[in-house]
Amino acid sequence: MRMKKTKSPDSGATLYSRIYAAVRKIPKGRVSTYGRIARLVKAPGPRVVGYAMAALPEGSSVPWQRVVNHKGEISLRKGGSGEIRQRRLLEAEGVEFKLRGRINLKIYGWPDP
DNA sequence: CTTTTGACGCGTA
DNA sequence: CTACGCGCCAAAA
Repeated sequence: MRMKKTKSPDSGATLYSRIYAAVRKIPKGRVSTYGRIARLVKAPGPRVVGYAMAALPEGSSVPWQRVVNHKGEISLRKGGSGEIRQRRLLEAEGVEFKLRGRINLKIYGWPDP
């Protein structure tokens, strides 16, 4: 990790750390969106959240799978087979998928109201 | 050092 | 519902 000194001094935690922490807070059987987390951690942009997820290694303690885009569907690079893997994990948690692999954020969206 | 791309969100048409 | 554009920042080339 690069300890780069950005002009935004955080309260000790780095931006990525906050993102990971927020994702960890997502309850089981729920999903959140990049923008939602971006605001929770005060990220400058939702892209940074997605980028942080992409940088996550497998086996990380971060349930990045619970993070979906504002459309309610799984987003990952190139729409490869990873999408299927994610979906399977979410279904195992109790998340129900609509057609086209979309999730009803109205129900599974987090945080609630 | 510069340029391009990217697990995005949202307003507006 | 789709389509287009803008904004935001970081990492890779």
